[in-house]
Amino acid sequence: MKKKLSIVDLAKQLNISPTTISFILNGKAKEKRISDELVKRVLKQIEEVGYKPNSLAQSLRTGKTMIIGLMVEDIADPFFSSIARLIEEKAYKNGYKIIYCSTDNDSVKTKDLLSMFQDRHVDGYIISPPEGVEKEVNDLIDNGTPVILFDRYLPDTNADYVVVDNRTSTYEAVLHLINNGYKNIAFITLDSLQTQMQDRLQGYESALTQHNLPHHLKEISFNQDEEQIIRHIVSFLERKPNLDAVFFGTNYLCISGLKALKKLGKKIPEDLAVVCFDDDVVFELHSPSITAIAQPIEEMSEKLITILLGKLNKASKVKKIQTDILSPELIIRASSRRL
Amino acid sequence: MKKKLSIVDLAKQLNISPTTISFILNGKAKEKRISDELVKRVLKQIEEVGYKPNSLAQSLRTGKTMIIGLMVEDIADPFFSSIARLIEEKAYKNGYKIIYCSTDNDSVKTKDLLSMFQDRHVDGYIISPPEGVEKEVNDLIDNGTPVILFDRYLPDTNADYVVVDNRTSTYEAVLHLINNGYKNIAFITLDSLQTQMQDRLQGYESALTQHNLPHHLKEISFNQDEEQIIRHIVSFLERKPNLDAVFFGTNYLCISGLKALKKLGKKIPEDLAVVCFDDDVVFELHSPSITAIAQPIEEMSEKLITILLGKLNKASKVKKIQTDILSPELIIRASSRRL
DNA sequence: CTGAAAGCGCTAACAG
DNA sequence: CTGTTAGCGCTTTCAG
Repeated sequence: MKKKLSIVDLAKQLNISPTTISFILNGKAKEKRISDELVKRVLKQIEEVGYKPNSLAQSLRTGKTMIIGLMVEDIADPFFSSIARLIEEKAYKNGYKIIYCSTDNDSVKTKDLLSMFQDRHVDGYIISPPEGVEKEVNDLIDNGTPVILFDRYLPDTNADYVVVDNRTSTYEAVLHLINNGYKNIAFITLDSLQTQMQDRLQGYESALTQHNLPHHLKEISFNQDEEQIIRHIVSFLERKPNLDAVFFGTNYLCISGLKALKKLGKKIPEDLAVVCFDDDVVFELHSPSITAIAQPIEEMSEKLITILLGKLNKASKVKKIQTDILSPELIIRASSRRL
Repeated sequence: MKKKLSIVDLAKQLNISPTTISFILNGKAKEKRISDELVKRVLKQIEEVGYKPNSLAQSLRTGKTMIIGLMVEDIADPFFSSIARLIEEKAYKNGYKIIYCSTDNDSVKTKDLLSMFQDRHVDGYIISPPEGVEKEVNDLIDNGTPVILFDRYLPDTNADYVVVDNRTSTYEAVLHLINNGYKNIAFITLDSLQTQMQDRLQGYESALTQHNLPHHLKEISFNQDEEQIIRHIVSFLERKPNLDAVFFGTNYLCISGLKALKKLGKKIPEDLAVVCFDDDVVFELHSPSITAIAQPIEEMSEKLITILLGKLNKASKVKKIQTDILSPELIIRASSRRL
């Protein structure tokens, strides 16, 4: 276990002061008018002995950790893990590391996690927040820590956010069903007040209302295992034999829904058309393939990291909330075509 | 931006020394025989003013960061993101946080990432390693940092590992095909020397050899986008019209394979039976459902974190390498049944 | 141009 | 039982 050498060791080797090395390392060589020759000598020695500054000491001193806290609903969900992948890439490219966690949409757990991240002096946050953490998020922001929300946002908060236009995209997907002659369209969604779910619900309702069609809403509560969800969907579909289409509010509801339909022996789209919010390879490969609203994941991550890095670099006192509302794409597949 | 208070501030408030507080906080109250009354008073004050020790300073002082580095091939892959989810849960429960990254199976990138993680003084590592980082891993271990490998291991390394029995499980899956009357079984795999892929290949080959059946091997190189992979698979299948079954070495190869089969208009299992290593909801929902070898993800994560925490707690000089070889489960579905 | 020295907040040996 | 003190390794002001 060889001892890591410090800036002092290095200074001794070179017979100069640690200060000078620090200046050189922090790009202040010019500013402090350190001779090119010395700079070269120092750099060479650093290379040779493989000196690496201790980032913990740096962080303690400067208050910056170069770590971003990424809090998602569930890192195992393909939507979130894809985002995590892209964010990671861009963050590392800029010298930032990522600490992640899954919130389970649980506000108590999330508060706990937020506090742990704060302990670690995370420089900035990217969060898909549950409801109920408004105060904590605002405290963070008041404290000068950048927080960017995504997927959903917290209205009573000063945090920037990047989301998609849930309302319009849902509206258009339902319109697509209506245009294909479907008249009894169900919406199976989460029993959630989060903005994205509320917006999807509104999109659904306004499309139906506009066309004088009946509403068929099924709200499923979040904390259930898949078996239970399937059972709820089965029972709902059995109670509503006149349905001819169903719109699922999230990808995993749709997956459970497809299992439910399989169980019931329903043919898609003959018995029931299917559309889903969020795309996934499952829907592409399914027979028949499932129409889905695909979120622009790449663009979303790009915006997230750009906004965050922007805030991180400038000690920008720009108080204006940045919001980005992206447009998802409706990918029409076999499950929603009238035969 | 309110100033966070330090242990010294707290000491002043209470008119005692920081040492005493430190002792109390680190569970040495009894050992140092500090009066219960004082302890209570200190704890109360801490609660009241919301004092939190600065973990950066703690880390700088103690050398422990309570951070685990998780390096996977690709955090967006469902296998790895599920593992990440479970590891996260268990780690947080034990006070550890997780920094993650995706290696892309790129040894250069991985070395870089390892070095960044070292900079941050990560306490221990969980890695699904690419080939070519043996030296770095051994250095870490020699340095006293616990490293646990999973999914695959590095033979020339002293790292512990948790893997599944790839050879036997593949052997048995191929046997299952043979017992169902399939005679021309292809193996579509990665052009990789990683242990798990080599073991799967061996399992395939020994089953065929034992039954005097012809080998049909297609190795696909790692760094390609999905389109290319599909094209390679299509061309392979076209060149081999006599195949009656195909075994895919990884989940995403199988997904690409299913797309290829769709393109070719092949019926499963009538034209071609399909079996895949790694399970996924896609395979369960596919029509027909796809037979797959499911890895015990829960058990795997449990072992990983248990071994790591064990090493982290004891300054155990136990030099013996711990290895865990778990048994995956063959889930027989419609895609491999002879009609 | 370069160096001395003061911390960042915490821990732990040592001394009462 | 409790306090003093010396760092952990780095940055940065201030003085040459």
